[in-house]
Amino acid sequence: MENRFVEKATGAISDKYRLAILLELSRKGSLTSTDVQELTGLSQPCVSHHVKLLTDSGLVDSKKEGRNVHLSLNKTCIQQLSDFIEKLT
Amino acid sequence: MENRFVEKATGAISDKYRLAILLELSRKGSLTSTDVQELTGLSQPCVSHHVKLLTDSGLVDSKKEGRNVHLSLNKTCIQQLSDFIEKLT
DNA sequence: CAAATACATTTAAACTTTTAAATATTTGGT
DNA sequence: ACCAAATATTTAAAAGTTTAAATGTATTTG
Repeated sequence: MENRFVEKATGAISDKYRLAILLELSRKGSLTSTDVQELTGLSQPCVSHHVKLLTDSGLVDSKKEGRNVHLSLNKTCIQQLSDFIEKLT
Repeated sequence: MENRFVEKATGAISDKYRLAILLELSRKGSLTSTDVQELTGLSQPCVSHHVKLLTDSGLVDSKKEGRNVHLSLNKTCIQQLSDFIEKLT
């Protein structure tokens, strides 16, 4: 397990908007960037920036379909992070 | 589970020095602030600041004994964070 | 009680992150 | 081909974080 992954992934979670996105993805399974804009009330470029942090961290996958981006959780990656943290104990 | 806890705890982890402290605490069980200074090579005030972030987040406990501070992992808290992340999947 | 040790606080500079406005790109519908 | 919709990029300002120097506060030891 790479420390750099853990730093990026925890950094991606540690923001109220990004945490809200992760929780909503967990509830709904998938979201578009427009959904995220409605969810957070942030400007479109700002949403684009937060989404990029989430996808760059590996926690979120994005798939472009037509002009929409479909976001979903990368469950493997989330499980890896959870396991890493649990193993600290 | 409070989102604010998750934000603070993940924020506390998402730094190379603080992650190194957590890993060393995991290996060794406990450390003093002086140990952390040796581990990281950071200045004493800077160590004091990072240790404060870790203890404020709840992930690390500190107990003052004489003039030393003994740091240790709060395993309950770490387990709670791990569980929260796992439940996203 | 004086000196030394361990740690905390204050301050200020350097750096990073967050945000939105402006603009660009890509795709879909007419 | 044109227009609208969805998203990305660039830029710049505001806010937050990280760092160390200087200083402060307990606590132990001689």
